Amino acid sequence: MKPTVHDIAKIAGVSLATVDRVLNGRPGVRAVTKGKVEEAIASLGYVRDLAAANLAKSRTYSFVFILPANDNSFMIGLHEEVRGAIARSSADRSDIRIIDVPPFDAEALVMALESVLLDKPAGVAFVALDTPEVRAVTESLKQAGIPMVALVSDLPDSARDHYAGIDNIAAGRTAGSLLGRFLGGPFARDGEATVAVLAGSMLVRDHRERLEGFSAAISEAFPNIYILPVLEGRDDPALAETMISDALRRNRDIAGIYSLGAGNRGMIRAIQKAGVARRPIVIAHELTASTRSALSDGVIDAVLNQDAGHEVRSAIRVLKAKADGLPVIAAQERIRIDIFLKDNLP
Amino acid sequence: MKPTVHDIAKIAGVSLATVDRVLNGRPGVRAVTKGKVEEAIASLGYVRDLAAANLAKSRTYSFVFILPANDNSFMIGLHEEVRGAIARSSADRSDIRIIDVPPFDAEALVMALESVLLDKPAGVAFVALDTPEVRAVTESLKQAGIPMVALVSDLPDSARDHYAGIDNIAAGRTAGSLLGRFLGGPFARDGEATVAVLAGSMLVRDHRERLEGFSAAISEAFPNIYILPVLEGRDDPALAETMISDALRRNRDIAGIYSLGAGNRGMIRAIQKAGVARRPIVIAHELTASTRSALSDGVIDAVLNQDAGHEVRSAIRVLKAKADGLPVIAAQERIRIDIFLKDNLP
DNA sequence: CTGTTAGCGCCTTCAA
DNA sequence: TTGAAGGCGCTAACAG
Repeated sequence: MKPTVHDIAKIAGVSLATVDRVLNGRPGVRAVTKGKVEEAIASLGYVRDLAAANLAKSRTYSFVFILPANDNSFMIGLHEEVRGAIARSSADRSDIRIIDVPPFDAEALVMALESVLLDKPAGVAFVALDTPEVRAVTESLKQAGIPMVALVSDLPDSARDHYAGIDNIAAGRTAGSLLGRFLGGPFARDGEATVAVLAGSMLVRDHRERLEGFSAAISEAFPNIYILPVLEGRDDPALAETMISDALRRNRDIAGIYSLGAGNRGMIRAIQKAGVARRPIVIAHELTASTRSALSDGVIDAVLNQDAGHEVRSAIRVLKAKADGLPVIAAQERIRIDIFLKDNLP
Repeated sequence: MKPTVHDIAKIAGVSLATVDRVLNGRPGVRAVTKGKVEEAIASLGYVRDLAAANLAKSRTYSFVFILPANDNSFMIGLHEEVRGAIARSSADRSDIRIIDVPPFDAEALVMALESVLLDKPAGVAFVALDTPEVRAVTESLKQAGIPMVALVSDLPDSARDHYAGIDNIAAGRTAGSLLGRFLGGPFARDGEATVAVLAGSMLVRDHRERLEGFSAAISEAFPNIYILPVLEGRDDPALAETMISDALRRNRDIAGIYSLGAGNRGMIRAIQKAGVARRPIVIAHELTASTRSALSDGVIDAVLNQDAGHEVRSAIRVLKAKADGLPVIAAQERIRIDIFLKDNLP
């Protein structure tokens, strides 16, 4: 039988209340009694039953997710995943609330975080924007003892407790390697090629990092591949379409495209309409309805994906663990860079 | 406040015991009273608190994992993951036991499963071998109401409740696509090449399926790639080394190798020693110490991996859900085919 | 058939 | 500074 508080009380020769006080570090216990209790705990190898404790406290973990009200498929999917978690939340004694903020609006994010500060929930997850103001509120939340996880976009070297998202530099490098190899590899004629990069905005950290990784991998392993100046399509399908169309028209020997942001719908249309003799090799991010069908149709060659469902579930697990002061299983919380070819679509 | 059994009892005008009886489908309740209770439950939107129920029952889920006592890195890792789960098991009211069986020994597996039948644990996970005898025991376990999950290797169209492992046909296809493209792709000179396949044994379902997927993908998309007869290295490093060395010596224009089983250590050595002019493109399975370093060193070009930790945690979650008659989150339990290049090593 | 009562392991008043 | 008693939501005897 696993030891319980009763066993501790018996061995230490004190009452349950006293045991509870030392277990929870509450005041009002003489040092000697505390010592006796701690000794009993250690000798028994006692571990508290969290479920029972939560029942007694009728505790529910309240978490808030601050999400940008973006309308691209990925963010919509992220919202859905959080809503899914909300639907399941009663089962795991948690109560999750979503705060929507305008996308790319640091001020709004700061305000949302400040409102959270008053709420004092058991934890917050938010899609970070990297500005000094955001970092500042983060400090206040830390002071208030509210666990924080950065979701999808990180805020490194800040007070956040955890990052639930992919390594974007690695993602960019992976895209570079794949593109380089798909363009010819060691058995190709010469390895010379021109590639275009479509980003959302260079103001966003993920996009910057992906580009950085991509460029590095290309220049290290494929010195004969030339990368055109980055196109910033603001994750807007219409704009992306125009930009890619123009690029393909102006530069008829574009052999590859790396789309590292959202708005792939437009890029796909542009390629389909371009009617170039030799279709470029295309690598894009995020598996959505449009990238999925483009992959099946052979318009896109590979999709790098982050699993929004995993990110959300991971964020919740981590917040709960932090709230309870428990360790997390690191491997379980590492968000993978999924690579999809048309052969391994889920 | 979430409704409780007390609320139901009050509204239905019965006692707690009666509520409990209908909640748990126990006999001894008149149809009319049962109706009243069910009505109250529905009207309140009651959902039972599993944690409280388990506390009251002082229930612990007992699970057993039947694992082959194989000595390749993957199986050793799988063992470790289960042991890790055991270490954490007190926290989630579960009690996990490992039964080791000799590898590839259907009879031993059947005996282990039969012993489980007597134990009547809350669930079993086992690395399946596809024989009629194994299928038969599976039926008995089903009769006994013991949830089963097939781990790593599936037993399709059987009584097992779930499969925690990758889609091996898709894995083979993915390997084929990658190898084909890495060998040249559309920009290559001609696309003609000879590739070797190293398997463990064609008697094992996963290996057969991987080969099937691989061959299909190659013949569909790369008709000029010729696949040499499969080498069966029995997942044995020494044997694998000999076979690959011989193959490379006999056939000096092997341009690619797909190693779909274990024993990669030997294959890697063979390639390193071969000293061929142009190193072949190599795709292997399972990220282990040796494949990892071979990937870093450029001896292997891509590794397809199944996350043993994920498989074990998933198996436990699914078994618990089945034991409680609860649904699982399908997306969370889908085991991905991880693709690692040297750029996205974890 | 139905109800009463006493827990599961822990926490929280309220007294002493 | 300590302890006794009651309760969290549910289940399991044991009586009626």
